[in-house]
Amino acid sequence: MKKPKKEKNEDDFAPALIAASRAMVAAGMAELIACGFDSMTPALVSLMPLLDKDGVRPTALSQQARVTKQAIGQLVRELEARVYVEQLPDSTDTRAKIVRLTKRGVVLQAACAKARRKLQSVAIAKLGKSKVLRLQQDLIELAVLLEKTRTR
Amino acid sequence: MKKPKKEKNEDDFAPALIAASRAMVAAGMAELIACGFDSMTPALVSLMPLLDKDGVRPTALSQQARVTKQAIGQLVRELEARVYVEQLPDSTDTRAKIVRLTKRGVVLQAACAKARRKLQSVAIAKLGKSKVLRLQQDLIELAVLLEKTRTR
DNA sequence: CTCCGATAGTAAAGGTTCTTGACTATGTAG
DNA sequence: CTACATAGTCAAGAACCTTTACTATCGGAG
Repeated sequence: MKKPKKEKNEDDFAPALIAASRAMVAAGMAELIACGFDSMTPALVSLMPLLDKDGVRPTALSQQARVTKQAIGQLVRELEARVYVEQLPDSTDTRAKIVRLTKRGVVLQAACAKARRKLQSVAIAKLGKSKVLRLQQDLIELAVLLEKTRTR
Repeated sequence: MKKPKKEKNEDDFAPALIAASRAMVAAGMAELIACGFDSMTPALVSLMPLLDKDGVRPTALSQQARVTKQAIGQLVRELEARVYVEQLPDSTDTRAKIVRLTKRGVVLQAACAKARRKLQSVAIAKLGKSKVLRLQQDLIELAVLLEKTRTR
């Protein structure tokens, strides 16, 4: 008998993290829908903070979002179909494109930022501001660390 | 000009949480593959801590995992195809099934637990034990809170 | 200038995870 | 016995992302 008494927690860190992440995504989407933005998906929303009225390269997006260029290509097409972004040729490089927020897109981006802030304020109300900010910083460090550790 | 200076962070809590969660999943899968368990997927792995040598009801799994019964049904079928679980009729209820770990499944479960513990130890090495445990608790509270808040 | 490797992007196909909607069969309370 | 809830299933499809393979352009070495 390795564990005669059940030791409550033990190694439930990863499950907790994943559950919190999912809950966060669901809450964020609900928030956004409540603001009138239906037809959005989590992946599309996740791109909004990376976009810009001045335009960004798809490749830059793919690096920041840590997904393939193809994945970004698909998401950008979806955003374009919903008229939240437009794609233009990059005048400095014939191969490249520039993805730029439309006016509609700027409005959406603001709504996304507002939703994120609201969720953060919910967390702060529960856990306290300093704790949440520390938590945020710890999560970032943890993500960086885990990517390095990746048992290569 | 609402924000003349860029205030570094602001509302990056949700993105940080999601990124950390993804990194955790990726690291966990890499760990498991390194232990010789290929052919697993994140969703299947996430079910392992909920399973049991004595057997559990699919419905119970679906409640704990917070997904539909159909989703559990699919995942259990996959685990069964890989011979990590077997399904038996529940003698106390003709409608119900019992999902039970096979010997192979018990071994896998142990490997999953080990991988989770390893990742947790990585986090502890970076952030400190008390901090990680507090983080874990905070994440659980946060998830509960967010599910209640869901802007109904 | 030409050639070549690196970079930007695209196309197609498929894997994984999960949901909705519709349905069957059994249990249970009144 | 009827009525409703519960256990589980099937089918279809949405969402997200990857791999493989490809085209076109860029930019430097010679």
